[in-house]
Formats: sequence, structure tokens, C-alpha cells
Amino acid sequence: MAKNLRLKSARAALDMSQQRLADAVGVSRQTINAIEIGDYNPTIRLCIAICRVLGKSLDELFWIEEQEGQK
Amino acid sequence: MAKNLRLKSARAALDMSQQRLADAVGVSRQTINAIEIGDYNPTIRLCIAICRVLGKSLDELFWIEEQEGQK
DNA sequence: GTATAGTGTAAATTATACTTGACATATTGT
DNA sequence: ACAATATGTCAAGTATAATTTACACTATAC
Repeated sequence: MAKNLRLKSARAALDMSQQRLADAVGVSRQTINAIEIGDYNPTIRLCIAICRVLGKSLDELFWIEEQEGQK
Repeated sequence: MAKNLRLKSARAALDMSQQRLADAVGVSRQTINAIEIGDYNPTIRLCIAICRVLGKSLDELFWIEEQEGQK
């Protein structure tokens, strides 16, 4: 549903392509793309691996505040 | 591999059983048990749901420091 | 022009998160 | 002793994360 712009931004800050990040964490480029696009539910280990490569914390990249009008 | 004692501890602090936590986040008791036992890779959404119920952050319950002698 | 890198998307397959149901054990209270 | 709660574990099934292959659309560069 919601795009992960924090991930996209953190990746851009290191001038990494989706492909390079994918290689670095050992998944396919499509998986990284799907996470950034949103409407996707990656595993915690993959999230941690991404955080390590990008030098960010789980809360910084993946925490989602509770929505008021959530469907 | 590694037990998630932080999760077990946070749950105990609220005097919640695995069953009650499972009901609160909408998964089975076995899933909660498996996460606490370790050697399991839950999805980020489940982790976030657990964090909300227990009043903890992702980093507090699920971050794993990089191992030196990792296999 | 035509390569090349980066991104968005789709379909088919494989791997695995999660489920249901069951059984065992330990503990606590009556 | 018996009942009830909590935890650990297993096996078989379902749902979905993640894979591969592929194509389209941008840009930028030669």
C-alpha cells in the first residue's frame, strides 16, 4: 500500500541502484523494488540485512505508525 | 538459532501468555512460540504488530547485532 | 541512431511463513 | 489425586515471500 520512501531515500543517499542493494543483501532486484513500491511484507531478516547495508535501524526504515482510519 | 528472550521478557512484563499475544496480533500460538524459540524468520508486519501490542520498538525486540564469527 | 543502466511490472515456479490439530510435559490450585 | 493453564514440539496443509525470466519505458552516453 504505502511506498517505502525512507528506504528509497537511504539507498539514494549511498548512490546505490536497486540491483546493487539486491546483490548486497542476496535477493533479487524485483524483491527490493517490491519493498519500495509497498504492498509487500518482507521478512525481518531481509529487513535487518537491508538496514545493515544502508547503515540504518529497523525503526528508521521499517517502522509504521498506527493509522487512525485504517481499513 | 538464537532465542528471542527480549520478546519473551516483554511479554512476561505484561503477564501475557503466548496464546493471548497470538490472539492480540492475529496469529497462532505456535507462531509466537516459534519466534521465541528462534530459528524463525517472521514477516515485518507481524513483528510490528507484536511491537505495538507489547509497547516496544522494532529495534528493541528484533534487531540483531552483526556477529563476528558468523558462519 | 543504438547501446547501456536504472526502474516498473507481469507470469510461473520454488521456498518458506503460518495454520490446524494433536500430543507431551510441567506447574499451579482445588 | 484431579483439573486447568502454559509451554514445547511434530506433521500435514495453505498462504504468500521470493525467485526467475521477460518486456516496456526512461534517461544518459557514445
